[in-house]
Amino acid sequence: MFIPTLRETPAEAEAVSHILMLRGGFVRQLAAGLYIYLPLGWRVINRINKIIKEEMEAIGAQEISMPVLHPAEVWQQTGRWFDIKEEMFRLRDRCGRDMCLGMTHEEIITWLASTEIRSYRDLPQVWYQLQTKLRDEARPKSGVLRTREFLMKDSYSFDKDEAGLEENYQRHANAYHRIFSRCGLKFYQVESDPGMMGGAAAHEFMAPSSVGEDEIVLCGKCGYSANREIEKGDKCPKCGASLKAEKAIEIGNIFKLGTKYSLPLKAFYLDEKGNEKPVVMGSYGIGPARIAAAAIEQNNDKDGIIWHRGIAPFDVEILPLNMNNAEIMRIAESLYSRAGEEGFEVLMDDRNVSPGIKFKDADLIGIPYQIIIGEKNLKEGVVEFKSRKTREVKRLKPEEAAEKIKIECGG
RNA sequence: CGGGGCGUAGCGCAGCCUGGUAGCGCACACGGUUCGGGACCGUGGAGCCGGAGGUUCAAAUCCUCUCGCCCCGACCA
Repeated sequence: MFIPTLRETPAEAEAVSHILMLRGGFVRQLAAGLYIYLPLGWRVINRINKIIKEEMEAIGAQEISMPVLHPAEVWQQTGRWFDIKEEMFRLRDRCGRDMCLGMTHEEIITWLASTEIRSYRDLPQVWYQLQTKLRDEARPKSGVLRTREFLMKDSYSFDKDEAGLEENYQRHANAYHRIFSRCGLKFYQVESDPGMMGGAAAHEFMAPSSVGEDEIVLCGKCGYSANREIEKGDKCPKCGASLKAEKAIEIGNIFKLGTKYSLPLKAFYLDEKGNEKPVVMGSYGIGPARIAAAAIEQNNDKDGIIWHRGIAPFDVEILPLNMNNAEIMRIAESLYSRAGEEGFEVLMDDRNVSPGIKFKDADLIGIPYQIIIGEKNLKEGVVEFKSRKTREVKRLKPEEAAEKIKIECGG
């Protein structure tokens, strides 16, 4: 597998997650705010996406895919074509028609709803996609944390009334809790300003990290939390205790849009009495790359990344220390194929390099468990099963190590 | 978009102040010895010094412009 690790820190990186993603061979930068995902990095993103999809499907969301290239008319109808300035990439097609690259998809999905939803019987609906967004950021920064092109899971709910929206909003909030927990993140759900998205209410999901661009305030007494932007005081508005501030990365958000988009785009339905009413909408976003970066920010040590097993690029890494020793290779290959047959994703460091390099790289890329096979232990018939996180080492017979993979990585 | 910093071999850097035609470490290729925490010896390849213009007998080095990247701020639907 192509995993180009770097011994030294590239000069352009400052954030820990950025440094470790570059050094570990997860990503490479093409230009400011534009990143190439290498095999290891893409595996992490796909594992995150898989979790997101499972939890979205679990609340009844249906996956679709919308274009990245949009006609201007739809954006003109909601007014955002004019409200949004340089941040929108604009272009013309060969006929001179104004187009833009999608920064988000409210306009497009509402256009779809307007053409397809006729009756209260068609509601509710929840549609989602994992799609590229393009935003001409004034200042891309901190590796994949703030980029000009990025993947987003965006879902949209369509209901006949506020009560329906409230239900879908809460379902999304609950799904988001499960997603971020499964990704091993420490996070808070905070109240936020709906901003240009419009609508009545919004919450953000914030992963505490020193490189975060947002500041959240937390009440240690009653659990109240909010984005610093809207909470100006230093006393909790709910219980009066003092608030503490923390930097955080925004990893997800949920908005109650109401009829902000359905009205201008004429997404109407007929209710039970035959009255025409606007569909009531919500929109909900998650940035998989930000989850990956936040996970690294929250879980690393001096040697590298410590992936949570839910989003690690592999379940276990096998390190045969001497490629020229037939017995070592026989055991390594046997463990590799056995774990693979049992459905685990296994990385084997089959490079003919010194043990020190294998140890260093394994710690750097941070796969949760390492199986180390060396001559020293093999004389006693054992291999090492090592936890990247705790550094605990168990000396086990090869068969026991195979069982141990099932226990630690299974489920 | 304002302020600051940096562009020299794949990566990290020195050389620039005081002009004389480019160097170190790692990486890479080949040969050999190694094999439990980034091994060792030998040999070798690789850079028109981000780009353009100017000054000068001579520019990586001085001057002007320009492009790119990073950091702080503003912005962030």
